[in-house]
Amino acid sequence: MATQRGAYKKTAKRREEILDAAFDVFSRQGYTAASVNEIARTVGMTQPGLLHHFGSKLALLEAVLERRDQLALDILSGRHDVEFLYGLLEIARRNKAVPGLLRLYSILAAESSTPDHPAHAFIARRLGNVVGGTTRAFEEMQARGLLRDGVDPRTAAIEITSMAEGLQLLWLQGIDVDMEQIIRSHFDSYLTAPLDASFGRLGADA
Amino acid sequence: MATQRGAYKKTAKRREEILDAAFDVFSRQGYTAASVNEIARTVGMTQPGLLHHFGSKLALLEAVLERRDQLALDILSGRHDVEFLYGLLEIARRNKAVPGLLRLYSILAAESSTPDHPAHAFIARRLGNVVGGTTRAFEEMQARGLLRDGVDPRTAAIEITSMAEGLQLLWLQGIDVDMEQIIRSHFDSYLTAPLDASFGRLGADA
DNA sequence: GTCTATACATTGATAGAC
DNA sequence: GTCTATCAATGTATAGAC
Repeated sequence: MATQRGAYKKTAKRREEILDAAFDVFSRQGYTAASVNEIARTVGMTQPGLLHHFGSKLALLEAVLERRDQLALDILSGRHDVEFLYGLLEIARRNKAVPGLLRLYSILAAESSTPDHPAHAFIARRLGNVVGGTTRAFEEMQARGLLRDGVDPRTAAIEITSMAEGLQLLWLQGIDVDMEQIIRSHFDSYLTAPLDASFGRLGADA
Repeated sequence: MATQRGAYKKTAKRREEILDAAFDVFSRQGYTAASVNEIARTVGMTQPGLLHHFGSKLALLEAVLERRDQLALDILSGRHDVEFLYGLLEIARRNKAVPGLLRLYSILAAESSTPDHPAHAFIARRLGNVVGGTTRAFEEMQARGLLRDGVDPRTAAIEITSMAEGLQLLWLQGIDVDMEQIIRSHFDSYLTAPLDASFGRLGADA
């Protein structure tokens, strides 16, 4: 039993190393162009040795995405209303420090837009969740009278989401943009009172 | 001479056929994942037969992009000020009828974000041109007092460009968005008078 | 101008030894 | 758990016949 736990520990650690390397390669090349072999070499393994842990290239990608999504899910889970928007801003702020993650999602989002791409379902669901969650947050705010007249929650959610996606793209292409600031100011354009005010208050609480 | 012209004509036609097929395949798979062989089969040729016309896969892509960009360039060339914005809207409207073109640029924009990608320079330049052109248009409008207070031309240009790119992405993922309408309403949020008014006037002139 | 043939690399995945 | 060996595909590009 002690031996088994030891083996488990080692395997788990190996998996983490592989996931790190896979993230690195996928984030630079996307899914299609990335090769399992290159990932394997990065961790000092052979390609069959690596696939032993994950079975297939697609399973490997899914494991990578799942682990990386966990942080964002943690930030957003249980949040509603204005706090959900804060969560989005926080994610945008953190993402700036992880360009690879942005690149991975951007490439995946584009290359998986044809329905036969292996990651299509995953990405479509994820994008739907973002738009859906943001829509719900805006609806909650509308119910509390925080939205300006004529602002449609779903339209606002789509606008914010696309702007965020597009800003990532521009930023990855080397264009200098302040993602968080732009999104924040756009939030304000939907609201009766600017986000900054309440944010400062909340920040003081924390 | 007559024979030469005939041969020329035939070759030119062949090139057009190839470009059509190449556009079709690239637009569904991006650059990396697309194969010259599949393009060749589409036009009923062999792969070496096709490469005879273009030399390399990259040259083929560049020829495709060049031809497809021509329409957009024609629409925008010589336009300034408000008319440049009309041009952008017109392009957005037309693009809706050519989903493949959107997909091609979206995939390319993402997969070419690493500097070593073959199409990186092309896409970066193109994106820079769009942002630059839009910035200039906003500056001209600002000089004529058409922009609301506090609207920065370059920021506005970046916002519009990213939203357009992001909307394309959402739309390709199957989310229902009215690209032209959303962009139009965002134009208005920068202006002292809504775009529709002048557009109706210009439309009546034409 | 298009073909066949081919060179040469690289891919994901599997079989089986250790 | 990791390796070597190998598979069958597929990739771009080139050489040379016709």
